[in-house]
Parts: sequence; structure tokens; C-alpha cells
Amino acid sequence: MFDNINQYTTRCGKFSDEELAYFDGLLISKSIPKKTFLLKEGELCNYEIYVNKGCLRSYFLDKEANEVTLQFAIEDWWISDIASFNERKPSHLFIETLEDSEVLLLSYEAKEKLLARVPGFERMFRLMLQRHLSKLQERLFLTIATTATEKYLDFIERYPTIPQRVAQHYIASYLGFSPEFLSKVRTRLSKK
Amino acid sequence: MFDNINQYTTRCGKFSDEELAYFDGLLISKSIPKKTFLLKEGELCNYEIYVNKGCLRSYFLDKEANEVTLQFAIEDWWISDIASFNERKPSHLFIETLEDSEVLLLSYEAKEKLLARVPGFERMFRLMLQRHLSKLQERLFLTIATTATEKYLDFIERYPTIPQRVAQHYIASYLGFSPEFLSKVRTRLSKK
DNA sequence: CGCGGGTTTGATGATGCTCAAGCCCGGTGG
DNA sequence: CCACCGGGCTTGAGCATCATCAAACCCGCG
Repeated sequence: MFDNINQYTTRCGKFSDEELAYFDGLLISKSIPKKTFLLKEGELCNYEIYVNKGCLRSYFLDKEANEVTLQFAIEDWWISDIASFNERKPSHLFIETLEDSEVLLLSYEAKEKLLARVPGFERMFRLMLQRHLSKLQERLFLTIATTATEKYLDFIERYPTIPQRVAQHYIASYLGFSPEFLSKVRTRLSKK
Repeated sequence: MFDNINQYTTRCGKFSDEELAYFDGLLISKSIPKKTFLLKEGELCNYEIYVNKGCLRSYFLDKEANEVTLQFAIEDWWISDIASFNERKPSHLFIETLEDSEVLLLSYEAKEKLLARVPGFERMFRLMLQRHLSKLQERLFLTIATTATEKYLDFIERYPTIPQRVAQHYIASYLGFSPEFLSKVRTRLSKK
């Protein structure tokens, strides 16, 4: 159950078996069917979610109620609303499962306990954030500076497994254009 | 010299006078004229830059050599290439002063020393990253989900002092459209 | 079978880009 | 003091990209 996350943790810092066990003890394990929400707009995000198995996504609604997906999370990824979780304020995002999934939940209180008892985790979370931020900067750059075709090609190269697992209109909403246009981009690409 | 940054630090955590003084002692103070580079593409980013006075920006070049500005930094902001700084790899961005500026530089080695000696700063940097990440998510959302007019109105509301200080084509390159189009947006807005 | 979600296709239109020209204004040299 | 730069901003025409809407299609599932 905790093998994956313990490997993840170990890649981010040096921890004793006892510290790892303490961390694991704070996590809540859940099995969740496809198409269920773990967070809705307006709620407080009280968990950082580690994906053991399955696939989730987070998304906003724009003012015409179109979905804009912020992130996909598959095995060995974390997903949450960082702003809501840390600042203890209502979320603007939705998080839902796209497949039947197994997740580990780290609550706000559990994380506080963890950081108080094992300060080394402070560093781990900082490193996670740094990587996350670098990725997001790259994505912003791609969003601003490239065409739809380039965005799509970059996506399938970066995340080759995701197009096989999720419906294409989710990918369109991640890349920032309409599902119809993604379809047209794909037919243009296949004609070469 | 260190008043501003010490206030900044104090807002992020509890530190003794001695700890603050140790931090200040690690910083390098510099005065830098307008239009000079602190970082160029291909170089290693060896400093996190705190702005005491003045205005800087960071930007990428896209493949047609158009500038895409990632961030403006005025008084009491930090700016750097987080990916390059932390992963010790060549940067993809440029950082330059837009006005004559006074900055405080924190080198990679100094930051390591700081974190080793005063672990409480680990938390401060984590909180900085969290806020930064939340902002960047909002910006990605705006970039994907709003029109040029909305982006511009949001920008001048969010950062009301910046348009008075920097040339408009920098703002266009931050918002992700051409300077000509920003001009047209502005004339349309003023006709109402 | 027929239903329904997802994808494709086509016609039309809006948004924003490119290129080119003109304008405004502060700075500099004659 | 004036003329002339030159950078930045504006304006306009024509064009590419992508959105919207509607219809058809595909296919797994009840």
C-alpha cells in the first residue's frame, strides 16, 4: 500500500524507517470509483492527494462555464488545491477521478504534525513545490508562445500515457482550446 | 539597507535578531543601472534577487525571438530563475533592470549555509514558493480563459503601479499578445 | 436495437497577428 | 533655439488562427 509513496519520499530526502512509518501512519487510504469528486468549488481543500493507482484531474470553470483543466494526476503524482489547502480558504477548483482510483490523503492537520515531528519533510515539500513551479512556468510559456499544434505535440511527448487513458476533450481543455479544434489539429497531423 | 528585507522575512516566520543579522550578512548589496542584464540565457542563475528599489523583469525568447516576459519585480519582490538556481543547470531566461535599481543578492552557497544554520528559513522559502505557485496558477487560468481586454483590465487592477513605470510593449509581452493589439485594446477601452 | 457520450467535419465569424505607415515626444547636436 | 533623430505608441488593411454552432458519425452499453 505504501511502497510507492515511500519510494517517492525517499527520492526527496533521507528518512529513517521509523520516520517513514510515522508518515505512512498519518495517511488515509481510499478507493474511489470513476467520475467522483474529491473537491468542489467553494469547499475547503483539506487534503493533499497522492495517487497510488488511477487517474484524477483538477479544473476551473471560466465565466461561460467552460472547464479549464489545470492538472492531470496519474500514478505517483500529487494533486490538490495548494492555495486553498495552505491558506485555509474556499477553493476555486474541482478535483475528480477519471478512472477508478486508489489514493492516499494527507490532511492539513496531519501535515502540520508531520512537519513538527520530522522537520526534514519541510525540505521535501519545498523541493516538490520547486519542481511544480518550474513545470508550471514551462507550461505558461508554451501556452503563450506556441501554436495549438505545437502544444499538442509537446503534450503527447511529455505525457505519452495520458492520451491513451483520458477522453480527448479533457486534453483540449488542458491545452486551452476547443475539442473541435483539437480534432482538426489531429486530422491535419495524421495527413502527413 | 536591510530594513525592507527584514520586514519581509519577519512576515514569513519568527526569527531572532541574531538570525536576521546572520541572514543579512549573507546578502550582497548592488546598485545597478537601467537596462543591464543580471542573467542571460545559457548562464547559470546563481542568485535569488531581492529588489530594494527599482524595477526588473525576467523573460524568455520564443522560437521567432519574440520576448515573453515571465515576471516584473518591483520593490519588495524576489526574482530569479528557480529551475536554474535550484537544479544548477543553464537558464532559459533573461533578467534585466528596467530602471536604475538597488538589489540584494542571495547566492546558492549562501542559501545553503543559511538553511543549514537556521532551519526556520526552510519554512519561509516554502511559503514563498506556495504563494508564487498560487499566483502562477491564477495567471495560467487568466491566460487560457480570458480575452485580451480582460487580461489587461485584470493586470492594471492587480499591479496598478507597474503601467506607470514600464513601457507598454513589456506589458503586452507579459499578457501574451502583440504591442499593436494592446494599443487597440486600450483605445477601445478609453472610448467608453 | 436504440441510446448517449465522444469525436469528426464543415460553414461562418471573432479574435488577435503582421506589416507598413504615421505620429508623438524627449533627447541630442548643430 | 531649432532641427532632427529614434524609440515607443497608434492606426489601418489584410490575414491566420481558433471559436462557435450544427450536423453526422462512431461505438460501447443497456
